[in-house]
Amino acid sequence: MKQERRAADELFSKFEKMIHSGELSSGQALPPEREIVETFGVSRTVVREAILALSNKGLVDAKPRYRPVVKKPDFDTALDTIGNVVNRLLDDGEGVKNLFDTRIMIEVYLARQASVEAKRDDIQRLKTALDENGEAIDNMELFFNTDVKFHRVLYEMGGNPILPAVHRAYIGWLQPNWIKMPTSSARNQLNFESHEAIFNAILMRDPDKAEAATRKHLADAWDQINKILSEST
Amino acid sequence: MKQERRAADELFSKFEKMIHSGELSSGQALPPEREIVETFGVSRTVVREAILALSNKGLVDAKPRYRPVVKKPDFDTALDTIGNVVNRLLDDGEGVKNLFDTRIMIEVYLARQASVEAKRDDIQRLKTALDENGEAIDNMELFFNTDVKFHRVLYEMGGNPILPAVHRAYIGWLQPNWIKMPTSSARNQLNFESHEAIFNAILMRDPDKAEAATRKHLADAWDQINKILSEST
DNA sequence: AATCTGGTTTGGTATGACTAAAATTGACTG
DNA sequence: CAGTCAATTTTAGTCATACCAAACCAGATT
Repeated sequence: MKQERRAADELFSKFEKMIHSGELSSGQALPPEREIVETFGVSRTVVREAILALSNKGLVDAKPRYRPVVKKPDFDTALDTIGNVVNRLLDDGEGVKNLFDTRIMIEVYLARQASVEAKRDDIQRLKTALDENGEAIDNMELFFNTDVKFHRVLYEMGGNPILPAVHRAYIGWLQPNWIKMPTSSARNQLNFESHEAIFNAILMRDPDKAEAATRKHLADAWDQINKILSEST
Repeated sequence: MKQERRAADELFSKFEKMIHSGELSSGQALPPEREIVETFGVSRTVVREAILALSNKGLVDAKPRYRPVVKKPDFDTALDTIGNVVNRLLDDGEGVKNLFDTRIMIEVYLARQASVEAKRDDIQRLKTALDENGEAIDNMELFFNTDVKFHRVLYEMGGNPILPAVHRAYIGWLQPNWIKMPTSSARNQLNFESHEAIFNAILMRDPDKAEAATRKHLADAWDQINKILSEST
């Protein structure tokens, strides 16, 4: 269990601490590699590997040929950094289902919450999103976008910045399956009606009905995805 | 927006694809660095940076001096890789609160679900965890562990492997705040009673009561954490 | 003041070398 | 013949050096 650390890991930790403590603050650029070499008495190889690690872990933003800049942390970059692993987990259908189930979990919760404590202008924004969705039924691309938008409003209503970030992550991760789904005005119509049902339940302040409508909508979506998945087997 | 890629990124992508497609399967070791140098016609520097990236992103397991091994993906490693960013987000109290709120969200959902569809042996396991918790009231360390255990059973009841992983991540991330909390038998007693209330609501198949009990329990915990946070300001 | 321009700095890559640890081989032993 | 151990070979970690092209900067030009 010894696992002695590499010099690059050591240096990585030092920078991590400096960032954590604010000695290096967001937006600030790291010193040039050659300067770091002198400061810490290691080779440039080690410096580069440490910086690369900082970049991979999402602590700095390292565009090629530019000095790495300390990144302001946010949940989007956090979720970005796990993209690769998540994508592997989505290689098999089980992983997709598990992820989709967490989405159901969140949206059910959000729908219930909205039913209980949505403010007037929350409902207004949801209504706007719903209307735009309804007007886009015959335009496949626009319908998809307004569909996403409708859900996003729900994620935003919680007032927790983590949730919209999670929503964006879901979209990105599940997109590859989604785009293979056949689309049609008839399908869009059904989806729109599902959205409408969710909205109405929230408007009527009926959490149980909001939950049921959300579950139905997402179960429906899952059926579609699942059909794709089983075909590709 | 051009952002031409570095050779190391290029190579990283190639390996990612190979892993993704199964050409390199879990548990398999990568070829020696020098061999990769020949295969792809790049310098060892590039090879090392690419491998390091694979390691940082959680796709391979690279212990020092051992050949990197393709890692079987799981949600724990996914959540591990974002640890650094999340820790930065937890630097300020707002981040802690946002994260804690998602925990409330999940546990409320789980408590409701359990009330509706917990199987007999689910309830049995929860009961066992509750009893163990009750017996540990006067043992601070054991109480903490059985407390965590009680919650974990809830996370496991969903049957979704993502949830226990999320639970472990929560514990790891929030631990630093938690351990600063004063503990006492009296506090433990209160927490135990909260657990009992949650359990009883689930037993009585009353989702609303289960939700209320869970919210109360976690709001209580938040008060404790918050006290710590405001002190350290 | 804004722009252009040429020298300087710096990141990306390649190469070669050295060390210590890991993997492998093969002789040796029971 | 199986198992052990020591010698040999590979290999990862690190360092030093060199070169190029892009970014940066400061002084000259308009």
